[in-house]
Amino acid sequence: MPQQRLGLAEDLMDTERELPLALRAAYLALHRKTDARFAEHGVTADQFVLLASLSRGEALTQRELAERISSDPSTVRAMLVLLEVNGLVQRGSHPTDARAKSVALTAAGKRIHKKLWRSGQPIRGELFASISVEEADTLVLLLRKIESSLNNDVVLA
Amino acid sequence: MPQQRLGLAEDLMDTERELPLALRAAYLALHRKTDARFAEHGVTADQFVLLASLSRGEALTQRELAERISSDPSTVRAMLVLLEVNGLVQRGSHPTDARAKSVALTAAGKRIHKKLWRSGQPIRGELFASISVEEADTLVLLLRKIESSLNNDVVLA
DNA sequence: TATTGTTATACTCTATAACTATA
DNA sequence: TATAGTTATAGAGTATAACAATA
Repeated sequence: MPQQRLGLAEDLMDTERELPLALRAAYLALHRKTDARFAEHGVTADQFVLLASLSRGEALTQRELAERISSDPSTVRAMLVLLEVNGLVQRGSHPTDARAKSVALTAAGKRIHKKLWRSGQPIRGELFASISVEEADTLVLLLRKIESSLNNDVVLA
Repeated sequence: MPQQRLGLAEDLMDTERELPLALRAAYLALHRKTDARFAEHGVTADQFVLLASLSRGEALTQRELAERISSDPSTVRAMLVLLEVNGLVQRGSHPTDARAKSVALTAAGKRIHKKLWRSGQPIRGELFASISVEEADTLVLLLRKIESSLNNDVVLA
């Protein structure tokens, strides 16, 4: 349960209305700009997040991927099938669990991930243009806090 | 162009990677939780944002709505058609501009907006549970900053 | 000429439920 | 029993381009 925050009721009411909208507006601005930018490469912003999750080189299962990109297994499968058709991803059998699939980037997938990372640089430039390094760190911290409490990764009493 | 931020290159690299992902994770957590919560009322989270934009009572054009919810006219039209079929929204002719349409909530639309606002209270409770009032205000401020610079509402030189 | 909105169209993401096979 | 993944299915949001009507 949140604190009562007595004495700032009006401010709270405003923030209570505005935080969800501000979060949405900021995310959508980033998402659409990224989608538009990556369109010429035939990759969506969401697909890029998947590629980025695999870019460290370790193979992951579809379930692990679903968790990392905040999605669910059937959505991830649909996305992976598209990426596989485009030759960016490979789904092999898992070494120790015959139920699972082991997903990894192909050589083409690695190449395009690097290309997309570079292609997205101007967008990240804009993203960070109006805030300081300290503010950026603060922002990441606060975003993680609200994500955790929304996902009931409860830390509090 | 962003500042160089010399001397903190590694920290910057981390934040540069993590801010987009943290923004995405926080937004999606909120979005999905809201969608799930509103499903029993037959309204999506995005539709709720539309309803909320109209909840002050003033009629808006579809173009104005598109801007407010960070979308585009054809998407807004599709959403409004759905809401109109469900009797939550009315699209009339505009008083002074015959090209435009004047969109407003119906009585049922106003009722369901109120109900949904109440229904979303526990989610907002979670959203604010782990951050202070000051942090919430900071968060809104920073989110608006990055949204502005992404949308080229440029304030800087 | 520019703007508001419509239409047609196509695609991605999303999500549930029933299912198979493995653990 | 529980888990990993598949399949079928359905719907929502997204976006572009061509178009009509009006400003």
